[in-house]
Amino acid sequence: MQAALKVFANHGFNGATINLIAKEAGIAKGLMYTYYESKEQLLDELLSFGMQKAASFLYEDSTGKLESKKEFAASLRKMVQLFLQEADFWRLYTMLALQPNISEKFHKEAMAFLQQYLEVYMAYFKKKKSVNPMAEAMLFGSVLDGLMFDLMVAPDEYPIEDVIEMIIKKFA
Amino acid sequence: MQAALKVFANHGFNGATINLIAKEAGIAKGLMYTYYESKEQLLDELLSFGMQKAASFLYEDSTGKLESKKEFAASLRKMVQLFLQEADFWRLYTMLALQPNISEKFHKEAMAFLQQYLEVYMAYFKKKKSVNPMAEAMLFGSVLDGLMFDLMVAPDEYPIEDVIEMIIKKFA
Amino acid sequence: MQAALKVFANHGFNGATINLIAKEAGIAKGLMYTYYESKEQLLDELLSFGMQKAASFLYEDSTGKLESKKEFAASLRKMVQLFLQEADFWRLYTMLALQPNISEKFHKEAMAFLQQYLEVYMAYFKKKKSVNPMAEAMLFGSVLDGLMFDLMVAPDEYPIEDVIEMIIKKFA
Amino acid sequence: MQAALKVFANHGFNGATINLIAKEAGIAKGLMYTYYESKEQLLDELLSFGMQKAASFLYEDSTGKLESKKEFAASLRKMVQLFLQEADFWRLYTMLALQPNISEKFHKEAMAFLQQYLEVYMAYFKKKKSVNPMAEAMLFGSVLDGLMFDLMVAPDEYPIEDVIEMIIKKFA
DNA sequence: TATGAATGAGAGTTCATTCAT
DNA sequence: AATGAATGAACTCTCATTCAT
Repeated sequence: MQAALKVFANHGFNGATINLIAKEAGIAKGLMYTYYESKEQLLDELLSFGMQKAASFLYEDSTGKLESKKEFAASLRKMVQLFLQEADFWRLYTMLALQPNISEKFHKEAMAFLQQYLEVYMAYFKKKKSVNPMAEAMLFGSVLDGLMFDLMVAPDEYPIEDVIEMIIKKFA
Repeated sequence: MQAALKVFANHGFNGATINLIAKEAGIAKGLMYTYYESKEQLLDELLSFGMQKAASFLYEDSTGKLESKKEFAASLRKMVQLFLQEADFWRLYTMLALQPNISEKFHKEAMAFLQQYLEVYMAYFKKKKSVNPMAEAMLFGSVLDGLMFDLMVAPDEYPIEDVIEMIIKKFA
Repeated sequence: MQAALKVFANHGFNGATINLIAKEAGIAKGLMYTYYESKEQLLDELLSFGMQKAASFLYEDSTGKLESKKEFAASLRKMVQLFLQEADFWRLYTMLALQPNISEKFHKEAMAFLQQYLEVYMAYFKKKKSVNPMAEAMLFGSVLDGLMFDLMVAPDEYPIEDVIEMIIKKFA
Repeated sequence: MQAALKVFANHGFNGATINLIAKEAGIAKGLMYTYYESKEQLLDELLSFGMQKAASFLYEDSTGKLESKKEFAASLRKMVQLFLQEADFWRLYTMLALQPNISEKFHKEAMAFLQQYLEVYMAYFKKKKSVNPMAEAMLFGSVLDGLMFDLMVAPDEYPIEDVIEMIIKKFA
């Protein structure tokens, strides 16, 4: 599954071949079909598993509520950590989100996941007396998406620490 | 080329077939090869053309300098307009940016384009006496990327006007 | 289609490969899919076409009724001629009839075809005051099936003319 | 071997998989290769065994000679009983007989078996002063083949008792 | 300029066969 | 004796590319 994730993330669903994945995993291609019914099902399981992992990582030490500036900052850092740790997964996730013709089932799963976070942040901005908590939450969501995107594309050159500080200054 | 853009954006490079593109364009498969050497070259020309178009659109009524809050806001709106008008192009662009194995040549072209904008914004933030103009410009770049991404994935539900106001409030 | 018939008849549905058929037809395997959607559909069309051909051959100079010994004999000879002329088709037909898991759709088509003939012969035996026209017709049907089978398996050694005379003697 | 027979008869040689046979037999795939060298050899042994069984069944209470109408009738009934009892075997046998490319070795075995019976019947018809004992024996052989075939394809609807009577009336 | 029939490499998938356990 | 994970050749089917028309 590590192998599949890497290959899918680097080549896209159609560009990734079972042969490539099997080679990356160090097994024969026929064996792939002992574990996964098809290429499509492999993708589905990959996504479900990654989503699960992400969710459990985020919930690890948070109660689902943001009460203070400090918690906001911690949450943000956690998010960034998630992107960096599971870079391949998020790269794949992003690519798929942009292709309407792949894995519709997954789309809903992902949207639900994101919606949930949006609400946590909206609550935070409401508490902070934001002029427009909804818009601020959406913007913050976009910031996260953009951050994720940039970290995926050019992780080495991005001054992530400075940018995090800047985000905290502007949003927390 | 319109046809190719649409098909590439909806299916990805590997998922798009010459047949599909030709049908979308209303011509025969074989004729494609009169105009473009190969599928890969078609993609390259598509990207160059789109980049060109984007650049000329942005320069249309700007001098490459942002002197006031008003100009900053105008520039932002122009950017959003660009994303919405050429949604397919940016969707394709985003997908490709995430796949290191496709169109390396294009990567550099795109990076140069973005770098240029980064500098314009950095100059603006410097003038505004930002604590960290570089970080603020990077963050703003991420905001644009995130905005683009969100507009690509769910254009109908995004409260773009409110979010633009919020960005102006926070950055301009 | 000639090629497909030959290869299917000699190797069975599963044993026949698209490659073999294409080679027999003198074309590239990819081209097979320009004319037929799939191997299964190729088989279906083959069967429908063969059935059609057989039906039209038999109706050619008969009114669907057997009125005399002479007509009975003529009908029998015609049947045998059909088996010999379209040996590959009937060999394939026979093999498929024995495999419940292949081409269910075709089974019904074939059964209807045979039922029709059975009735013509039953009418003949009734007119001849057979003790049990139904049984005699069924037996005659089995004779035809057995004849077909033997002609398929060992056409060269079978004394078909003498056997036809014998059948006429016993049944007409 | 019962399992293999069932699966081969229902799917054909190429359509039958070792996995299916093993599952039907309730053992693991690998164990098949402890008992049989290969799929092909399994088929060969199956056929030899079935042939043996058939031969011993037919010889059971006959001396290899037909002396009277009664014995002829008994022999015929015995034959039909054989077809019905070992339906899967004869279905497989028939399918293979029609495919020149499978199990050549078996072809000869089968032909010898049939030839032997042909001679017994030819002797009977000679004794009965048939005009053409050879042709009558061949025809009778075809009747048996046709009977077998029809019993394989549609065993439930065939009025086998009436047809047997009719055969006795016409041939014995 | 324009077509689409034709090609064949390569994709996903299956399965006879092997072998460590 | 018994298992089923593992292999890879061979299968069906797709598609970028070519070319006669």
